[in-house]
Amino acid sequence: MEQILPHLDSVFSIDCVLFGFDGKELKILLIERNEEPFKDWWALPGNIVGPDESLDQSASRILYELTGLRGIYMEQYYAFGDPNRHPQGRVITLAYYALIRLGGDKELRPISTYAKRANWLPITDLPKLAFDHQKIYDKGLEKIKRRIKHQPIAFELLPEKFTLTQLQHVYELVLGKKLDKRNFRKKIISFGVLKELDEKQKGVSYRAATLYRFDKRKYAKLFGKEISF
Amino acid sequence: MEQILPHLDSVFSIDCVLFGFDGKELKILLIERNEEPFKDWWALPGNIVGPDESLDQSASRILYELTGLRGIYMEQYYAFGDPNRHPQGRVITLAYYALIRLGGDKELRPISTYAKRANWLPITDLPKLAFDHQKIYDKGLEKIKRRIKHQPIAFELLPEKFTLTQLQHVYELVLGKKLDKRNFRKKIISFGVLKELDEKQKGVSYRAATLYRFDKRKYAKLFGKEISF
DNA sequence: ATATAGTGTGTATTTTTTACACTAAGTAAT
DNA sequence: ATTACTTAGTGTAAAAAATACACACTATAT
Repeated sequence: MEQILPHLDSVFSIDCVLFGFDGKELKILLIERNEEPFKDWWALPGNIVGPDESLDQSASRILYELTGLRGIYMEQYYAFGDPNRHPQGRVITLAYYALIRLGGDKELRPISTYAKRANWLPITDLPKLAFDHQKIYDKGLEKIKRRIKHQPIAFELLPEKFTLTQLQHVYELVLGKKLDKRNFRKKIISFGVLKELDEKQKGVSYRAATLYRFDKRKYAKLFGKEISF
Repeated sequence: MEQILPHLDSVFSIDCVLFGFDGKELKILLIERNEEPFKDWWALPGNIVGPDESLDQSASRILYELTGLRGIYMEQYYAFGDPNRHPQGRVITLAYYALIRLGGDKELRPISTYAKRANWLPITDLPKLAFDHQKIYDKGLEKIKRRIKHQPIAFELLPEKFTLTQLQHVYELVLGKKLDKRNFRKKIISFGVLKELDEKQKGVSYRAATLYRFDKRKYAKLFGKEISF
């Protein structure tokens, strides 16, 4: 950071914490910065809110520009505004999170040039992050931990067709603890949002599990209500 | 709004939704605006974030300036940033809520001049609000409804010593439904944060109820955990 | 055929939630 | 002092939900 940087008088930005699930691990999307400050550091994808955008629109645009993804369930969760959080001036940032499934057609597409590259990194082994992004990420994880207990957001992380074991796996990863298989199935089925398919898992070298998808209509109803894990 | 108003290029503000309980009703604090836009309308108390303040500091300062209150538990809950929410330009606002007890020494003190007056108004009979403040309030109420189910915030609304009936009353008002007296007491006592006092209610024209206060130490522990109503 | 790895299922126990009604205690009016 | 009034305070039974727990089944690979 030896060059002289322009001073930002007062800027409002959005940062995205994208949780992705590839069927095995929980990951988040990070970019490697190509510009000062924090050149070469890993950071959350984020950008400045445009003058004529709503916040949600802006978040969607930023997500799209950085990942090529559209139509993702995103939600704002916290504003970070420490006066010193950005070395170039006052930047208040609003954090959004999204939960998405990885793999298949949902691969990452090239992104804007201020990043050298973008990558999904497993949350169990994160590098040091730029700015206060570690704090933003921590709060985001905390948020989805709380949220997954009361609302059926786990489905967002799974492919359209999934097995009950995969679903349980997501819960275990997010909550950070083991769950009992029989009790988990009893409960999740009692919510009545799962539809059992006539189809089985393929390409596994053991007994194939039944595939399920969730009933969007019933899911939408459930969404307003409280559930509990 | 006939005069020409200055244009605000990009401003970041904080608005406060203060829920107050006077022992009977749930109220919120509103000010009557003395300036355009929305002159003479009721509005949430709010102001612009200073260049060197953190968000929480700023919220506390604004609350203090407008009410004389200090040391209140406040929490940010949502950012509102529709490009047209403010007629003078782009104003993104961060909403905070607070829960406070009314009466006693906690009376409202005179506030800054951009308001004609400030008043606690019962939430059952609110006037039309300036800007998008109705939306901000609605979201705030929704937030504390959710929150009161999982965290023991109801105590914030009560005086130091209170009766179980008063506590139940708060829950009923916030949740908007009747609760069973015996079941309520069983549950609230099971949390183990209440301390029964040797003292009785005074000045009532019927059998005086036992007063309780809550054990701050145990309360703090409980705060991290999940409870359920 | 056999070893392997994950699938899929039931029951008994404990805990939590719900529904429900009367007596006790203090005040006010006569 | 009796009575009327108003809220305080209490227990139990039934239903529902959460928990703990173990083994046979099935597809594949060798």
